[in-house]
Amino acid sequence: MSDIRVRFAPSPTGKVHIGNIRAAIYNWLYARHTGGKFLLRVEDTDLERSTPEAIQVRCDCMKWLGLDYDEDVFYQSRNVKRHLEVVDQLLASGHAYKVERTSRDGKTGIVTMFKMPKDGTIAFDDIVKGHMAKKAEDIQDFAIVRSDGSPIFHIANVVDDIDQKVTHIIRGDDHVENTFKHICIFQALGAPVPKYGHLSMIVNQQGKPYSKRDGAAFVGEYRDQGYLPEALFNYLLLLGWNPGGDREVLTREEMIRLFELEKVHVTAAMFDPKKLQWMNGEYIRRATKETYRANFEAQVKAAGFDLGIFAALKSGLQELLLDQLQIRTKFWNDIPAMVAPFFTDDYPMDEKAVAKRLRKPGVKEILLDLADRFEKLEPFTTAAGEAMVKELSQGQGMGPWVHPIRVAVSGRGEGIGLFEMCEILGKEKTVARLRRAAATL
RNA sequence: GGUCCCAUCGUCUAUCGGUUAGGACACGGGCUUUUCAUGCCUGUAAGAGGAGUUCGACUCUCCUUGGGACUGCCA
Repeated sequence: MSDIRVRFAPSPTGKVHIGNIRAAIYNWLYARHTGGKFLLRVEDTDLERSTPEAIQVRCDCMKWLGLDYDEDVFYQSRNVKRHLEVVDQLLASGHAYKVERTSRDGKTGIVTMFKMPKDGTIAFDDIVKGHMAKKAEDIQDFAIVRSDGSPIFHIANVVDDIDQKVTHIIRGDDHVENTFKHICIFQALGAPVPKYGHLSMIVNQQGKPYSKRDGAAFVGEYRDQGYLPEALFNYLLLLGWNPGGDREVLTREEMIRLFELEKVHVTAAMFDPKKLQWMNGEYIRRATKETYRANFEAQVKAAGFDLGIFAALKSGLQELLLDQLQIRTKFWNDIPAMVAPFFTDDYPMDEKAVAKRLRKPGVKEILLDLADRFEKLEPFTTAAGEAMVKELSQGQGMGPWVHPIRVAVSGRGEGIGLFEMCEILGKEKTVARLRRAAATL
């Protein structure tokens, strides 16, 4: 255990951006690595945009990624009284003053301003960016209470960090300017200044901040597209940090053991969907058979197929199908399309594959001949099927037989091993589908 | 405009003064092969530019160039 306390302090005003969740990941890892506490604070002072639904979405995303937090959730809106008490303190000590101002949108009213020191340098040693310094004169006084009496981010944020005894603030790099201001508030209050670590942004191919226009920008979208939380977590972690050496795919335990905030990169990182996709496939291939099976069953059920059909297969064939599918699965929700032929006779026929492999002279005869041969095949196994076609091809390549069979029995040009597919389907279905396809030619 | 920050293959990165500048994704080729994949082997590809410090600079310093952040009664 240590005294380290970090927090993830999102304002729940929409979906969870990947840059945002990466900050949560780094905070979480830092806490777990150091044996400190990871706190969740909901900055819901903007009540119009902060809905219970938005808060729930955030919690769901965190749970999905395995980001568990310590202690109770801290709601900023419940601490408003304290924020204003502290402002009074600041007013009394001469660190703040009231003034009439006109806002951008033309509202005029009395706001409370924090008074910045007029000279000297404000400096701090950022854990990731190094020494940061700024002349006090370069920072103007800033508002901390609106004309309607509500506290503004700067004061609320600092007071909450004091109240939650936060020791390390790890957040987006868009906050560095605020940090100089916040340090002055901590000092005016006589409170210890926490350590800071500012994270670079995730950018798009143009080097601009990654937004929804660049593709999936929100955590929920990755979940819906069939990404594994472990893969997204791993990928996002690597976008700005690595353990050194060649390791890239890490277990959660390794991440916790190896993570060092000091080694987080200062430069912005470009988001590469291709690499994330690769990593997702990597995680699926490395998944245990139990995990794969569970997701397979969930996908099959969600697609409306009858799992009983799968359950009725001999256990050896179940394993065979699962093994064959696993190395070919890029996303969980690719599964329904891949397995449709096993659950229904009404699977879609890929027109391109049909044109290329079936609508050719002589194919009809080949299919009918194969149907007869398969019908007589005993036992109806992968090895027997392959041996039979091999003999037919006389060492000239099995293409002319194999391709039409695949399209006829599955409607697709690609998929699991052909003879494995036939064995799993069984003799009856295989033969029937061959004849059915021949009849359409 | 002002203030602050950054700069190695197309991308993510290793290197903490001495390396044939390494790995991964992507891309190309090959092997395995009935398709699609997987797996294995392999190729192309990088220190922005210029000064300095040093026996020696990707690494340290400065300048230039290029990029980014911030500059709200948003957070």
